[in-house]
Amino acid sequence: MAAAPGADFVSRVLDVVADIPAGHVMTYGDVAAAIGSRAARGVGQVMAYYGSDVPWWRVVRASGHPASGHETAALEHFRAEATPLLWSRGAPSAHADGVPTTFRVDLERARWSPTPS
DNA sequence: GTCGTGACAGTAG
DNA sequence: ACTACTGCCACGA
Repeated sequence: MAAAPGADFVSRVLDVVADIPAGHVMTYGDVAAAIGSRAARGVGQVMAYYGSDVPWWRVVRASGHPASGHETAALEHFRAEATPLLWSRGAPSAHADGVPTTFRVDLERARWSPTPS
């Protein structure tokens, strides 16, 4: 079960994020909705404090962009996990001219939903 | 019980 | 593609 009654908002968020398999991602709003809340920002707060113990890079914004300030870190993980990415330049190899942070996760393919068990 | 803050979401220009 | 504004919810002081 992904949401034990009595568990704090934090515990539920961590549980849902920990259930995201490699190569897939969830938006903050989706994680909040998965626990029965709309606290997309609340999820971000939890990640900032407790995200150290969960695959935070698998949690992205509604637009497909990773957490602010952690784009490069998330990119390293996405490449390692074979996560489908979309680039505004078409070639992810191009990085020597300015490190294109204009990439986004292909939510159409990578979006994941927690199984109700 | 009120205020400020934040790894957000959605719309508008 | 970008910034700006508003709305939402949860938490700490």
